[in-house]
Amino acid sequence: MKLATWNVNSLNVRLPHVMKWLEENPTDVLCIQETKLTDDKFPAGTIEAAGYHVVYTGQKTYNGVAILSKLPITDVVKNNPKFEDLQQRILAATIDGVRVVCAYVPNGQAVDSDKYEYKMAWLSAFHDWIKEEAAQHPQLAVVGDYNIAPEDRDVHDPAAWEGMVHVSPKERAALTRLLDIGLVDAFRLFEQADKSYSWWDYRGLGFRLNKGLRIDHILLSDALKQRCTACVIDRVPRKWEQPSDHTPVIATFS
DNA sequence: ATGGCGCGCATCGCGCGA
Repeated sequence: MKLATWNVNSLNVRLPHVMKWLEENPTDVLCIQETKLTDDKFPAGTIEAAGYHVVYTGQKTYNGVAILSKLPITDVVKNNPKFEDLQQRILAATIDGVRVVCAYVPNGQAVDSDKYEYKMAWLSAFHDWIKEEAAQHPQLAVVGDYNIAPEDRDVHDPAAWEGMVHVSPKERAALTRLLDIGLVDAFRLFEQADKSYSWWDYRGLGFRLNKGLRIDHILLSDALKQRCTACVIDRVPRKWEQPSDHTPVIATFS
């Protein structure tokens, strides 16, 4: 079983990229963030025609998440029951006995902004809810765009980023607290190349100069960790024409 | 200190992302 997460930065623009990537990379479950589509405009037909079940929740212009799956999707939950939020950032579903949470964590904009306060409150409520999900579902994968680089080695220029949003101590502490529930960062279960990132700025030749951040993560419960045989970042779609600024992260399970 | 790039929405600049 292969499980992937990808922030597509508008599914309207990136649907061809997603379909091409799925053709070239057989994937059982794909979690998508930043669809930027209301549900009436979601391209469910195209996705279903490719052999996927799909669930989604979106809004105009911002946010929006979806889960694509070759196997049936059950017990779907939209948003965090513990956090009233008009922003569509969370989908949870059960697929083949695995509880999958697809999350688009708020960006936070700047540490002194209201959006950062919202990010921290969102993460606190997310922790409380995931703690319950973990208790109910031993096989749990919490994946998505976390907008947090866990460590300095996940940042192309830690000195320049010090204290900034995505790396601030409070954000990293919130991620650690989530891991303390009993989750692990699948990417770090395996040997990885230095300077591995999942996002690169569109500006200033960010990708070509590998000026990136690793902010998209696959977090696994212990039971799923035992089944995880690989976790990689696929940089290829970031090289395509008109790419998303994020690229997929993929975990393989026995 | 500012803007770089891309997207959506709305027009011919702006908010937002990271």
